[in-house]
Amino acid sequence: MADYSKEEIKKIEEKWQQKWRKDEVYKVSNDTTKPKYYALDMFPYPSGAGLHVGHPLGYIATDIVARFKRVKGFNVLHPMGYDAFGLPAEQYAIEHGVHPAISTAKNIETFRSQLDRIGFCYDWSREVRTCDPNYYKWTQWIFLQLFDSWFNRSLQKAERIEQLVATFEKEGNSSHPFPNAKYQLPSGATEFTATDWKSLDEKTQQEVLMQYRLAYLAYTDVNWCEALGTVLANDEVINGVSYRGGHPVVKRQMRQWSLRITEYAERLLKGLNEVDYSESMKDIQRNWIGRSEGAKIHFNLTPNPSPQERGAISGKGIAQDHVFTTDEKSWSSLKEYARENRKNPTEAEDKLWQALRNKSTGYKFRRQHAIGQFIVDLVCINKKLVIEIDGSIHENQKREDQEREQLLNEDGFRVIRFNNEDVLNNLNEVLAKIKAELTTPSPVERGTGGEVITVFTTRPDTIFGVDFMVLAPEHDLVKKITTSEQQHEVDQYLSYVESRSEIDRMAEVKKITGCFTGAYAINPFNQREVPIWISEYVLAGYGTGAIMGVPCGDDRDHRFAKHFKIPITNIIGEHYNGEEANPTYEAILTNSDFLNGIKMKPAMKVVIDKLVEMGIGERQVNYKMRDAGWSRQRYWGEPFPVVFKDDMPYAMNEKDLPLELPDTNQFKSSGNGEGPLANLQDWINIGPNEKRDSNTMPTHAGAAWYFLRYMDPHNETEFASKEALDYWNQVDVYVGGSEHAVAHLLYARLWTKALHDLGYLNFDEPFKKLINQGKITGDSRFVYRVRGKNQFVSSGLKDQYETDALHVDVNIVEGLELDTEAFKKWKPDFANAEFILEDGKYICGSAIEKMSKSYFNVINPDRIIENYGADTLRMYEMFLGPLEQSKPWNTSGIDGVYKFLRKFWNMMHDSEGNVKLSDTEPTKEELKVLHKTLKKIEQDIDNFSFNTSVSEFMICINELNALKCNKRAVIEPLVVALSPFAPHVAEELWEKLGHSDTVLNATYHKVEEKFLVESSFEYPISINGKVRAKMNMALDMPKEDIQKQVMASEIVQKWTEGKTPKKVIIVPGKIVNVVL
RNA sequence: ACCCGAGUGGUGGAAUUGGUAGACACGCAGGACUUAAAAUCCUGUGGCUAGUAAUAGCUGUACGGGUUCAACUCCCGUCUCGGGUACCA
Repeated sequence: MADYSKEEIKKIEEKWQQKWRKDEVYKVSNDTTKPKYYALDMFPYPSGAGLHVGHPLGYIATDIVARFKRVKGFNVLHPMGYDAFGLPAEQYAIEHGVHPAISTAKNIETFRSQLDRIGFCYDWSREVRTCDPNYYKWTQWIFLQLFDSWFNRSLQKAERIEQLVATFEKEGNSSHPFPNAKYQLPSGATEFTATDWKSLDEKTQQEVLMQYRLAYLAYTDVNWCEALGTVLANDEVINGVSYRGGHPVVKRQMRQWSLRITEYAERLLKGLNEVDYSESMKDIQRNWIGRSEGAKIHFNLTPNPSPQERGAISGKGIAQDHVFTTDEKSWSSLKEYARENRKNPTEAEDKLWQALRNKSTGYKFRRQHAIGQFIVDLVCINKKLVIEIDGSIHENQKREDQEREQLLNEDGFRVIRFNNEDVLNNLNEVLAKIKAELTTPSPVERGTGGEVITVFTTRPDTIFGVDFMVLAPEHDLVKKITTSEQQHEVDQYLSYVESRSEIDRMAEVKKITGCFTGAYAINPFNQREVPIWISEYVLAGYGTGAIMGVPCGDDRDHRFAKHFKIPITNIIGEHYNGEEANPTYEAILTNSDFLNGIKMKPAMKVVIDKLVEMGIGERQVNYKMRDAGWSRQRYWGEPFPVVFKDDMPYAMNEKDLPLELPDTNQFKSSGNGEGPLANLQDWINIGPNEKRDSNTMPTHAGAAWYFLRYMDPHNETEFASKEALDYWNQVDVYVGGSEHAVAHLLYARLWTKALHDLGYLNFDEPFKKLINQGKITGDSRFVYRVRGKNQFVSSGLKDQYETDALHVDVNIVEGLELDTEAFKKWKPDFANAEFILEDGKYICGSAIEKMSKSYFNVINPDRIIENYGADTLRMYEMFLGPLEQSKPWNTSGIDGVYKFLRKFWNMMHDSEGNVKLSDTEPTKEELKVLHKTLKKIEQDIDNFSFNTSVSEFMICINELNALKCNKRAVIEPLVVALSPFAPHVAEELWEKLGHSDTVLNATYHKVEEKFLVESSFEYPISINGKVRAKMNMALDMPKEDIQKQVMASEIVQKWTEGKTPKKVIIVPGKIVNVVL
């Protein structure tokens, strides 16, 4: 009757696809006692080109896992949807006038029909589309949750903004400084008290809160692409041009929405230790987050205008060189006294000390510290603020104090006094006063020549190798410190920097430019004065925007020093050769004062401790990652659910969501950096002083949480119910391309963590396991046209002519041989083509490239299905090699897979095509084959090693064929095992085996080890590590007996030539090695 | 430049914690069936040397060293390819 022929395959596959759909066999319930399993694919962007054979690779793997878990008794969530907002549909609309909603819907239809043909077990009733208002209602809702929260650094989690407001009302922001250290209130302050907070007007309060919100609006440097009329995310810019289209990109300041992902840097980093992603994937994310540990160091500047002009300026009472503490002589005589004092504090002193210690004010205080010739009660060296606590006051004492205060003032210290009663009874007031003093800029910071440069360095150990300082050109201090002599040069340099586009900079990354400011900084450890430069190679956005230049240890600093002829100090002895920097950690330091003779690694701690002690530096962790730009000047995306009043955004009411995208046929940007929505004035202006945002969210928004919506896709009151979220929990396995390794994954992880912090989720990593399937690359073919003629020369002869290589459609090439007739018909231009053949054939050139329409190397899965059926396609894609490996598409092996399926079919059919099964008991040997296979398939699926499981099936069939086995008891479990891989043929065979229910509801046969136990083993006998013989021996044979048998054997005798071997190694069940 | 990953027959690729390198498949060669072809089935297939042959020996997992009774697997160095980052101090 029926053979597994191409006609029959078509019938079978259509039959089951219809039946599956009709019977809704893939519908998954949330209401079950079964254990859950969640298998997820990265949902596709439905492009106009449809699927090529590369797309289904990951989908097939997930489908196998999903089906396998189902026959193993799990309730499996295996959904699919579409990442349907995005730029291509909008570009298409601009070019062809088709509304994105229409072209997107059409593309989805194509995708769906292609997916259906491959036989995936998706529960389509749970489909999501990010462009559907019922979906993006919740994208907007989650955005508002982010807008309504802030990151509490001390708890390392997000909290509601109202909690922050309550804190501000109680104590100001002293315990929660501005996340952006550069932000200042209109007054210039960076801290405020509760009283300050209450005195701020509504708008300023909103601006302050905006500094904390997880979704916030700010003027940020953005990548502006004029040609696309939009801002691009960092990962959408490659080598200074746009990822899509390759248009130039420039930096521009715009008021944009951002997500404060940097606050989560540490958690995003730590979370990687809890998830099962490939190491390379974790590395990519770690690099992107870019954590580096080091120190912040504050350098004092020499007084203006220049050290030369300064001459011999010295303070009174305190030597200028030792402005921070004291001179050595006084220090040694005072320190004992200070130490004694610290042991016996007065009650008031101690109380205030306890309140100020550990930088509770944000600044480091020390007590009983020597300054000049005095010991002061408390001092913040950084802020040059002295606090004195007075007991009962005598006249004498008063006079002394005044003198003392005067001397301290002359050296730049401010002194504030409290009496014991103040401290003991009104500590809060005292603290408020201290804080207020701390936030008032001290005179030295106002440009009198005492500015401070703060640098970030990962190598504090190289502090004695500092030969210069470099500021980013945009650094605030540049204006203040530039001397009049250097002003002109600096101005010129700044305008040069401004004139350079991103692409220029990218192209000339290694070009050395810079300019001296005329100012000098003082190395706090040896009082050396080093010049301060500005240069492009220091980035304003990273660290403090300033570095200390250590040319002997840093390549960039070295090039800079050489270029500008700055003398280089060598602190690493022989490790530095004078020609190039050596960033070693291993050197023993020289020319480094108190660090001499210490290795660099331990020296780091020594330096940081000293910096902290001196109050001129602290340990610091920096991250490369920046906050995520979240505004796009586009139409086809989610509108921001906010209303601007008095230029500040306010969240829309939840019940008014979704804020639907207005219909329009104007998709071009309105200019001025505003999106197309700005054209719709009626929509933008909602009241006399109320406006909407004209931007939309990036594609990442919808993709950042879609895996949650699948759990409860039709919920109209919540993004998903608590029960559904608790039940389905984390995605057990997530499969997709590594191109989403950075952005998508980080945003999805961020949203999950934020929702977790706000109490919506009980997990804070979305994906338990992540697999990145490799790319399937195209195998392109070329023909070689003789220049100026319509003549084509075969690949082997092309060197004899002047030729141009042209891509040719891979579908008209068989192997490497071109079908010349098909070629003539392919394009009208080639109708009269002539060919120069070799050996009567036209041989094409080939290259492995990305699969792309323009290379004519795209293989459509429909074509493979047409020829071999979906089951063969599925198994062949898996058989191609390890899932995670990239590989070129090549159909040459597909016959092997097809033959296997036919053999499987034939196993239970006779030559006439009738079902022929035996109901007799299987033999031991047959059972062994069965259970070995079942075991291996299970293991391989667990390891995502699908290529080896396909091999295992082939081995199994070869072995059963050799045994001429057609027993039901063997075949039935194998059909279930095969069903995840080749579901159509498995269903058909399952039906032929007499079952009326789908094979999806069958149970994977239990592996029984008893059938696999071997009693003997064929030992390889090696002599000096080389296998010379085999011997079958019982597995439970004692080692001595094995040795006896081995030594007695003929071959071993031959090799030992009667001598006693040095050693005989016996590994039971593995090998015997005789060492001569 | 830096950080990962990989390199195994003509090809895609196998090889538990170091324990028979090349499973499985393609391709190729030979054979069976056939008037013939296709399809199917069977046999062989890393390289070299010797032998009519069964077989025996040598060699072999990018290259050069090392550790070990034993290395595709571990360590050091070199080369090539792929991915990521791109002046991140």
